Amino acid sequence: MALQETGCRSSRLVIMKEMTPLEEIRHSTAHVLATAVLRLFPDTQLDIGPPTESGFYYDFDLETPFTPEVLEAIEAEMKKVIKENQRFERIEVSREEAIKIIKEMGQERYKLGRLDDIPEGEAISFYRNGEFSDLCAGTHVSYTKKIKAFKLLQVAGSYHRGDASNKQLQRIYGTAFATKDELAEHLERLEEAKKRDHRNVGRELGLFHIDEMVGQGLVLWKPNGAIIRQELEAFISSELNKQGYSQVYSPHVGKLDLFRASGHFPYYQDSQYPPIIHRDCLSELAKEGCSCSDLSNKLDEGEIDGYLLKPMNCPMHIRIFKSEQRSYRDLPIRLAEFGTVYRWEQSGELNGMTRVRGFTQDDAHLFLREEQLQDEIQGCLGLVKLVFSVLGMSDYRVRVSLRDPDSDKYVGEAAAWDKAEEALRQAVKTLDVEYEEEIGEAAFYGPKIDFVVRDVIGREWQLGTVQVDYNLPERFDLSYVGSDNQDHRPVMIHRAPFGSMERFCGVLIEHFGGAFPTWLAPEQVRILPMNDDLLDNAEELLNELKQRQIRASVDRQSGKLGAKIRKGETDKIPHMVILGQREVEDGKVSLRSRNNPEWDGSLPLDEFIARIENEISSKALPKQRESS
RNA sequence: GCCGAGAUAGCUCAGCUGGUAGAGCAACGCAUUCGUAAUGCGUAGGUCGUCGGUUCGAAUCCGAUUCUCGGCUCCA
Repeated sequence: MALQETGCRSSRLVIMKEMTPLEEIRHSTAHVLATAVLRLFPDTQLDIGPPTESGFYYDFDLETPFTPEVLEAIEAEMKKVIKENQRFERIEVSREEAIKIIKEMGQERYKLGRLDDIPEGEAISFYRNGEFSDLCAGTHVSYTKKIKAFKLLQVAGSYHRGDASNKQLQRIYGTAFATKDELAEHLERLEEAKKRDHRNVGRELGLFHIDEMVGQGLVLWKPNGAIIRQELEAFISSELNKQGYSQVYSPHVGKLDLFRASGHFPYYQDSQYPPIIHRDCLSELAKEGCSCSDLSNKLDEGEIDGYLLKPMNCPMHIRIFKSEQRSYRDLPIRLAEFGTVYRWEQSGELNGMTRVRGFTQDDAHLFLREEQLQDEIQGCLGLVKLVFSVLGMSDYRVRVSLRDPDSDKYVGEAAAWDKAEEALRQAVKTLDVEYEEEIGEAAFYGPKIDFVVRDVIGREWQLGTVQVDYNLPERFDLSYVGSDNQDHRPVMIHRAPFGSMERFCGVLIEHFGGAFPTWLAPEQVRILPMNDDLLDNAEELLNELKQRQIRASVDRQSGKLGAKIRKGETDKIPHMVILGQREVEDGKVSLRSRNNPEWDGSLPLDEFIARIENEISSKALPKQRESS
């Protein structure tokens, strides 16, 4: 990791580390970019330009928008700078001198602030190449000609210091490699990733559709996608039953008062769909000449009630818990639901299935005694781990979010937090995966563990989560009767191992590139008759497979076998059964199997059915074919 | 929400500086009945996202709007 000299998040996290040679190239390319931009637009104010995981960026403040044409001109200018073979030179200076240099360059707007970030006593350095120099800890390549392969990729807006209340700057992203071949390879990988993108695969395989007329961020699950979701839900559901969960159902809307009690309505209004108010109430208010802001106030004050599309399932589950008297012997009570919630995500954040406005959480709420905390957390984590391992997902990271002891934004007692944090820590250790603790990332109501995965483009998405909650039991005055015959406050755990079905399926589509394991595949077997005379035999076989709950179809095209096979491959069918005269006579099938290439060839029908049934029930993962 | 880019047939895209649209794949029809990744021929399909404006004339220029994409910010 590069040094964060100009630190994105926190200047306290500055860690001086040697740059790798590749990072040096990228960082130097960023400087060349800034050199070129200043040549073309001398009034530009520079912010920062660090290397990133796959390239670099530089943030600029100027009025001229960076259009694709401008970007091309910049790239051409960069090539000139490289050709000039400027030497990168390090100059260490005092703080006063640094201020002077920055002023001479006319770069006061951001660079002075960046200079302030450098702690007293630390070296202050500039790197100079040709006419350009930049406050920078380094390090750099020796000469600009060492930059052999770079490309500017895109322009984006970014806020100075990542703060939306600051001015928005223009950020140019680019990438650079040691050789042209490596750059070409990288660009090719990006193209490949695009093909795996769940939005493309989802359309090609008819999994889901987001329709303008239905609404932004609202997913329509098409038949094929619905099958995948049903299989996943059935899988999770059976695990829940094994683990002592009780499944419940709750409505999609609830009274505002419910969400006032939980705190969701007052605190998270900006990210909720607006409340639903009864017609009579509205017309009455209209008669009174009530303005929109009056209405909003009345809603806030609780003077009028209405309904809210639920942003969370927990208030509903809490009311289920509270609907009966609970004894300590009943705990833990684990209420699970595939509960659909609605949140008004910012329009710019919406993304295929991974960021949507209506989604179904594989949610559950556990009500327990304090001493049951660790066991239950462990149980939750076990479920997550099981799910991930069955799906062959190993590329995830675990984040333990703890409170910042210096902050007072948290509810609950410090001692309880300590216990909960320790319970989380212990539980996550049993997972036997790497995890990182993040101080200050806890929710205000309790610490949590999140599972984060990357999509094909390298973006990270939070999936599963396990959160301890001290807040809601308090707000809803939950209690159980203890062995001492006194009322006690239960602790709550929120957990969702998949996060949401939408996001999880999106990630899963990319994980498998659309080539699902047979148990999840919408179409498990496709029968390819050699010619139309065999259509009846194909139908017969189809019926047999259907009787055994194997999802199959017959390819009725009248083309050549090669064409049918090609179609089956692009449709990512796990098993293709070729039915020719030979097979019909011998009672065999000829198999071409994407998920089990070693089965390829001729085998008796019974054998095939037995194998595939076993493959499905064992939820076997696809075996990699060499070429694909 | 903010910055930037974009929206042309079911999909992927072409259509330069204004003269009312084109390809490949898919679909459909006919022929073909074929042994492990593309058989041939033909047909149909678009008020160029939507609404306004400029113009004799707009897919093309301008404005607004909806949606999408890449980031940024946010994500109980």
